[in-house]
Amino acid sequence: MDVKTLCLGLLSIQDACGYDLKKEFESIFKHFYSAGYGSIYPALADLAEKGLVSCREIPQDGKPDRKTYSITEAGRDAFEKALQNANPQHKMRSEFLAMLYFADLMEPERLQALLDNRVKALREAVLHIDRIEKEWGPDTSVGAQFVAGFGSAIAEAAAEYIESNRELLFEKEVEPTHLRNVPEDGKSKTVETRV
Amino acid sequence: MDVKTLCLGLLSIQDACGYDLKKEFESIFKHFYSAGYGSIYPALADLAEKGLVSCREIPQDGKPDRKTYSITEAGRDAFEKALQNANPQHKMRSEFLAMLYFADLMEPERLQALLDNRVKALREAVLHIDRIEKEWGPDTSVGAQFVAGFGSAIAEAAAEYIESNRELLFEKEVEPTHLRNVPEDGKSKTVETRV
DNA sequence: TGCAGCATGTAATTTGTTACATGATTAA
DNA sequence: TTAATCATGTAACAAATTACATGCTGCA
Repeated sequence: MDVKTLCLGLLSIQDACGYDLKKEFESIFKHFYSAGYGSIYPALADLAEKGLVSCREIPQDGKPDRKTYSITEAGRDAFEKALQNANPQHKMRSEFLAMLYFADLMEPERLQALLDNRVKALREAVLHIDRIEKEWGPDTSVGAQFVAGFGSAIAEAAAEYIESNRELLFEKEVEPTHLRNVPEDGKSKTVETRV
Repeated sequence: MDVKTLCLGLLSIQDACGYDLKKEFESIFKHFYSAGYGSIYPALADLAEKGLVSCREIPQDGKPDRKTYSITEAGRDAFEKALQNANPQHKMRSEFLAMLYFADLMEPERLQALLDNRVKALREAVLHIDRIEKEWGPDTSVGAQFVAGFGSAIAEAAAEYIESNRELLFEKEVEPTHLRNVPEDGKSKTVETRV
């Protein structure tokens, strides 16, 4: 499912121009898929060329003509076919985790900043999704609701994991957690990596 | 942080050939970053050309010469610089969630299969990470432990979210859960997927 | 005065994926 | 005998990112 197919899907809900689609991509989609003008506009041109969408140009003053795209019957068929894929990908490419893998090569302050920034970004993601959900009317599709909840739950879980386990990254190497005795001073830091 | 930089990072821990690095990428890395031979070999050639790694060719019988790469001082400097980035990306590109957004256009059986497959994949990811962790010695870096825990926690959270909320996807649209009263006749049949 | 929003796009570049191409050894 | 493991790579292709290019309106 590439940007082109996703544009087709969004057009199956509502007519839109490239600019509108970009805004859609900035809404809930941005939490699991991204697309910029550089891929949206060529995608629309391509869809139109293939007859999967039609285009009406509406003249405007001071702005370029607004090109409103509508999905065609052929387009709906093509999109339905795209939805048949039973094993769609779910890929993560995290430079953040890649860097953390090398945490022992980083200065503690930098590491702290890295973790702080990520937690902040994750909390903002949760808030962003909350705001989006509040704007949604009662007619919002169950699919949209489900993915919003998913994004929120995962971002929350990620933030919590980081906050609960970040101290592990600042420990002196060598001994694994399960062999270490709790120090008598009562400072419990049983940093459990996982359940 | 591209494949090239990541190869450099792995070489900062241990000398390796392209084949070895691929195996590293199949280990814990695969849960947040992917790379195939098609990107690893060109990356190594490029790093060598730039003097960030050196290469010893060890003749073998029946196999191509094994090229063992070692990081150079310049390479270590370059990698440390790469680790200074305070806001590394953390991107998800999920065709799975993209499809689910359009759940109301899918046949229930297909939707079920989709969800089943994803949950299965997530549970397998958790098991895979467990196995990796068990193979790790006590000298394993805290960074590695942290990212393994992260991957596991997120996969677990995702699987749980799906299992707890999948029924939402099979409800008849229109009214949001918290406002809906149980209809007297028990029959709600407004299927009307927009066409 | 300057910036955000509206609205279009192209072109170069980067990056990664997939398929191709080779070939010996070893365990099931 | 078939598949997996070891071990190297290239070339064509796909896809998306980034920078570029334009220009009006309305608000602070």
